[in-house]
Formats: sequence, structure tokens, C-alpha cells
Amino acid sequence: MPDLLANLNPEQHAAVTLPNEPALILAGAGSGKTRVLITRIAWLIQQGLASPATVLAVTFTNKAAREMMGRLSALLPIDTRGMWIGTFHGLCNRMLRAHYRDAGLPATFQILDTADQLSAIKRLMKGLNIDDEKYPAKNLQYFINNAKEQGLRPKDVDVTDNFNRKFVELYEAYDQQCQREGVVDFPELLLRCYELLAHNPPLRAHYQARFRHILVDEFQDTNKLQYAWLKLLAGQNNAIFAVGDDDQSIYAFRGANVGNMRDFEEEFRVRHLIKLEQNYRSHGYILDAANQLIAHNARRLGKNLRTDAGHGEPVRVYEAATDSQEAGWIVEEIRALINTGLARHEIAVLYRSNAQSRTIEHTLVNAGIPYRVYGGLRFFERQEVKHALAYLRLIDNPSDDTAFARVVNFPARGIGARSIEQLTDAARLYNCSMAAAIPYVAGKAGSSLAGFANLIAKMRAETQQMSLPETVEYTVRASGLADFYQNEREGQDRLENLQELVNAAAAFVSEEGYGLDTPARSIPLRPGATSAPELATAAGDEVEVLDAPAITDPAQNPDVMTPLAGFLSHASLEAGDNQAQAGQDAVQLMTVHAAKGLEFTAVFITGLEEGLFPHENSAMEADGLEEERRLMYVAITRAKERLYLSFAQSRMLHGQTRYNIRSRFFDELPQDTLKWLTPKVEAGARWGGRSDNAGWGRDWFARPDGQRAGRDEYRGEPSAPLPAFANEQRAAETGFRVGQQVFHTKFGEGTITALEGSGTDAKAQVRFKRHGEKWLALAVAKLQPVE
DNA sequence: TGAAGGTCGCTTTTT
DNA sequence: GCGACCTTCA
Repeated sequence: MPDLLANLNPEQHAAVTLPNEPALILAGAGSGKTRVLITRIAWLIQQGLASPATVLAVTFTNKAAREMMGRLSALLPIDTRGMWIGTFHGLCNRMLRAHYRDAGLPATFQILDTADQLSAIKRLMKGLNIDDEKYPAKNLQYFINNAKEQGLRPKDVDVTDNFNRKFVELYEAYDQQCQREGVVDFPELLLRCYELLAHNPPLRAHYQARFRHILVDEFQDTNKLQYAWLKLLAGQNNAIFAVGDDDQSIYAFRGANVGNMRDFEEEFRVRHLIKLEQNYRSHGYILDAANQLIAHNARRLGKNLRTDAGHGEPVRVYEAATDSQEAGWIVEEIRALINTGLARHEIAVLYRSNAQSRTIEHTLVNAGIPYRVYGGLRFFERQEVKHALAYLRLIDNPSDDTAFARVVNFPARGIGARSIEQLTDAARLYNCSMAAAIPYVAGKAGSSLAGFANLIAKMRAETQQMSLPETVEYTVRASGLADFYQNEREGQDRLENLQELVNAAAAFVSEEGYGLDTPARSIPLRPGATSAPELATAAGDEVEVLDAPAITDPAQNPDVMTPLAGFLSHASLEAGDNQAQAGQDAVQLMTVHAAKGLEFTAVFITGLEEGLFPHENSAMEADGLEEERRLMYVAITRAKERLYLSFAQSRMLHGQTRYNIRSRFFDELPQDTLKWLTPKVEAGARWGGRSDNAGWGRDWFARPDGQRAGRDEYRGEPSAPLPAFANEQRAAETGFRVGQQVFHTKFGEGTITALEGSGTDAKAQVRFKRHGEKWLALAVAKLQPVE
């Protein structure tokens, strides 16, 4: 029997072995939070305090859920399938599939992702002739999701004015449309599941009796609805083991409510509050910086990280003249780090907003350093993949109008906007789906639509006995998608992705433990399967906890989805990785948000300027600045050994050059942990704000005070050379070189101290004998070389 | 029916 | 500055 408790520190040990009572674990960054969560489950089972079927563990991302399952089965030889480990949405989906009748849903209900939802809303508004200018579909989407996350149905929303009344009406119409089509959006999965439990006492009692152990990861990120769902599931008797960090709450903008931690403490009368403050990730100076920064936040539960590692390296700070100079410095430092033997994937460049990645990417490309950008299009979001999925959804559920509208004329089959209009009119008239309305459309439009209906019918018939991978492969071909992309000039990648979809289906079948020949569209018989059957309708007050018996009679096991339904859920709930060159050893580029939960030996936090980080929009939001500070805290605590902070005096943003002052966060960090690689300019000596350049010559832009930290003043002893990056290359592009003597008609003689950009964007920094240092646009300024 | 051209917006994002 | 999305036109 493995000793699960070995090597735990006292706080971790205490958390893992708590009695089965409500507990809140305040887990600082890098304090072994996931380890505690996993060890807790393993310990409960090992001690005989819990059987796998009584455990429910919920996370926010599929990645976290997978990690938990993986590490758990490595820790104990248990079948994790008996447990319910997954995301809020994944678990709710599972419950709704099991009790679809009680939840008022068709067996084959489909899940709309955010993009599907928006197109469903647009379709709805078009049908109702709503002015998209006055009531933008995006705003309605936000309104609906927000209401659902507050647990509010249309009848529950307060009508305050006519504008709001319209939104409530549209919300209601949207819900009716979803109901008719048999589709649910993301928040609906949660709300529907909440209502299922709230309105069905026997069912609620069943699950409350079953899930004696509820564990929640990243509790600070839960929204109101998720908290209510947890409360319902816990009932009077069950304990919730909540793990979270209020200092890392960075998702308020999408409904996360840090207040849930306080509420949980009070409402559940939490007697066990344990703080994990021992940090196993970062060196001392880095932690000092994090601790002192976050101490500036007023509303905290309070906690301070400590480490046994030494001080380590100081935090290096660099002030650049421009965003591209900042990028140049970063790349030089990265090159130096790589030269010392550091793996590229141990280096991360973080930024507040995605737009900042461009300059850095550009500079990395020029330097020939491989990198990977996180974010962007993910596999199941690609258009060709979504097209194929739409056909599969139509096979499974013909009423899914979102899927129907997406592919009725793709590949093109002569069904134009007019035909679609006729069809939607008919569908509204007969209150049926678009597919069902086809017979009511007459004429040429009617016959081409009938052709499409026949295609889908044929596909449904042909795939009746096929396995899931066969079904997908058949669909890709029979839909005409394969031919279409085959003939498309740049369709090869898309064709490969469609093949990849077939592979994904095969992988899904094998991971779920289906036989390879299991028909995709029937409830599979899985001899020896350990998934616990659920009550279709629980009767009476007697509730029995069913301990994972083998499934023998599919009719009694409504919780088993067909492989196709499972795969379609999987595609909606897990959008997959983004396609960036995975596998290669590459420098990691991402937003600070995306970096949460990750760690790197060396971290660059870039663009530390007022307006950017903290972001200017945060000033308008309640608690906005504190959230920005938490974001900075998250960023700092990603670093293990080396932390670099940088900012630029000017930056190209939205096609305009902006002049920013350095972030206030610099003043909130302990100064003795910082090592300025460029001279630190005191706040009072600094100019700030925007400059519209009025009154200044058009051909140059410089700080009005004529001062700047020149690269010749660079005093660091960095691993990297001075930011005289790629000078040779610049020389070739601009015709000038750094160090060259030049003459300007207005400013006279000077020396080039830096070059950047190319073509019409090329700029030179020149130190003039009488006018100080200035940046000049080479396309405008007439610089002449002095022999 | 697709290409071309114009307009809009632009913080962070998982499910 | 750039991409996404919408409309327009041949």
C-alpha cells in the first residue's frame, strides 16, 4: 500500500486528512494544490472512507480533469471511471443525458458552442426582423448568458425599461427556439441541470446520497450558478472540499465570483480553513515581488508565500524606447538564455493582450528562434471540422437548425438566400424545424431543398450500422466536403484536418472503451463496463447508492450515450488544442490569463505600461484595478528562476503610436528585488499621457523633454549583449548602420544609435550634437551620411 | 456565387 | 494595422 502522505508538508498533510466536513483550502501559487486534491481523493479511497462511485471532482478545464484522472490512477490502482471527474459542463452534460426526459430534452440534444449560439441568435433575430443595429446579436448573447449564469429565466429577469424588455422577449424567443431544435448552449447545460435537481426531489436525493465527497478545483473561478449547483448537490449532509486562491481570481469578466469563497465559508460554516503557503516553484526575490505586490489589494482572505529556496536572481527590469526595441531586447535575452543551455520551452513571454504578440513574433522569426503562440483557432473550431460536425449533427438530430443552416448550401448546391428565406418562413408558419419544413416549399427552391433532404436521409440510412470512425469518414465523403476541399486550391490542410477528425473519432472510441465495431448510433453494450447506471426516475424516498455494476441491459441504462452523441458532446465541450507547432521545443508566447496554472524557468512580462497593464478599461470596472493586480501576481508567480519585466515608452496600438508611462506596478514591488538594466527614471521626471504630436515636426517623434534612456547608458551585466540587435541586418535594410555619422538639415550632425523597422517604417535613433537624441522616420527625414 | 471592397472594432476566455 | 464580417457587384 503506497504511503500517500509521505513528503507532504504539515499543511498539505492536514488538508489531505481532514474529516468529511466542509473545508476551504487556500492554496497559493505553486503550493502543491493539485497534489493535495488528488492525494485527498486517493487517501479517502485507500482508507476505505470513500468508494470511487461516491466521489465527484469538478474542474474548469478538460486539461485539469485529465491531469487529475491521470495522476490519480498513477497513485492508486483504481478505475477512475467509477468517479465523476470532469468540468462543470461535462458533468452536467452527463447528468442531463442520463435524465433527458426529466430534463425535458430529446435524447439526441446537441450542444451549441459560443459561435453556434451566436449564429442561432442571429438567425432568430433575422426571422423576427429585429434591427441588428439597435439590438446587436452579440449584446443579446451576453445578456442571455449573463441571465442564465445568475439562474434567471426570462420570467425572472427584472424589466427596467423598454430596451431591456426587448432583450427579455428575445431571450424567451431564443429559449423556445433552442427547445424546438433540441439544442442547449453552455450556460443552459448548467442551468438545466440545476433545475433538474432542484425540481426533482427523488433524483436530487439520489445524487446527494451518492456523492458523499465533492471536491472543487479553482473555487475562486466559480460563478453564481456553479456555486448554487454545488450547494444543491451537497445538500445538508455532504461536505465540499474546495480548493482555490482568491489572489488568482482573474475571471470576473466572465462571471467568476470570488465572493463565493466568503459565502462558502459562512454558509457551510467552514471549520477547516487551511492555507498552503509553502511555495515549491519560485526563488526568493520572485516571491518577495509577488507578495509585496498583492499586499496592495485591500480585499483578500490573506496569505503570504514562502520558500526554502534562496533569494536567487534579482528581477530584471528593462525600459525600451519602442515596442520593437522591447521585442529586440527580449529576443536577445532569450538567445542568451538558450545559449546557457536552457530549453526553449522553459522560456515564456507573457503579455496582457493578444495584439502584443505580433511584434515579438516578428522579432523571433527574424532571429530564427522557434516559438509557439497559445490561443487562436482550436481543432474543433476550424470551419471544415465544424462543417463535418454539422452533417453528423443532422444525422443525429434533424431538428438542429444551426447545423442545417450551416451546411444546407455547403458545398454549394444551388440553395441560395432566397430559398433559405422561403424555408425559414415555412418553418415559422408550421412551427417546425427547417428540415421538416422542406415539403412546404414549392418550385425550384423546393426541389433543390428536397435534394438536400434526400442526401441527409441517405446518410442516416447508410450509417445505421457503421462504427463511429466509419460514420465520420463516410460523412466527410458523402457530404461532398472531401471533394470540395480536394478541388480547392488551398484545401489540402483542410482535407488533412478532416482526416484528422476521423482519427479523433477512432481515438475517442478507444478511449471510451467501445468496441471498434460498436455502431455509432445505438446504445452500446459494454460488457464489464464500470460506468454506474443512473435512475431514470427515482421512486420513493428510498435511495440506493449503486456501486458500478456491469451494464447488461441498455434499456435500463439511460446514462449511456451513443458513441456519436458522446463524440459530438466531446467536440463541443472540448475544443481541442490550437494547432501551433506542438511538439517542437519552442519559446512559449501567451497572454497572462493563458499562463495561469503553468510554470517556466524564465518568464518575461512585457508591455508593463499604464493603460496596457493595468489595462485602461479596468479603471472603469468595480474592483478592476485589483483584478489587474491579481493578474500581475499570477504573471510573476509563473517564474521559477528568472523574471524579466519590460516596458516601452512608445507602442504601436490600433494603428496609432501611443506614449505610455511605466506601469504603477513597478512602484508596488520591493525595490531591492529589482535590478534595472536601464536607468530608472523617477516618476516626477517623467512625461506621460498621450501625445498627438501637434506642433512637432512630422518627420520625427521624440519625448518632449528630449531625454531618454539610451542604449549607450545600458548598465546591465546581462547574459545578453546590448540591444543592438541584428544590426547587420538593419544596415542592409535601411542603408544605414549604428554608429554611423549623419547629417540632418534641421538638427545638424549626429550619430546613429539605433535602427529599427524596414521599408517605409524604418526609423533611426540619432544622437545629435546640439539637439539630443531623436527618433527619425527614414522615409521622411532626409538623413545624409557624413564621410 | 464568388470575389472584391468597405466597415467596424479593438482586454482578458473556458465550456 | 489588421482581421473578421458584411454588402455589393459582375
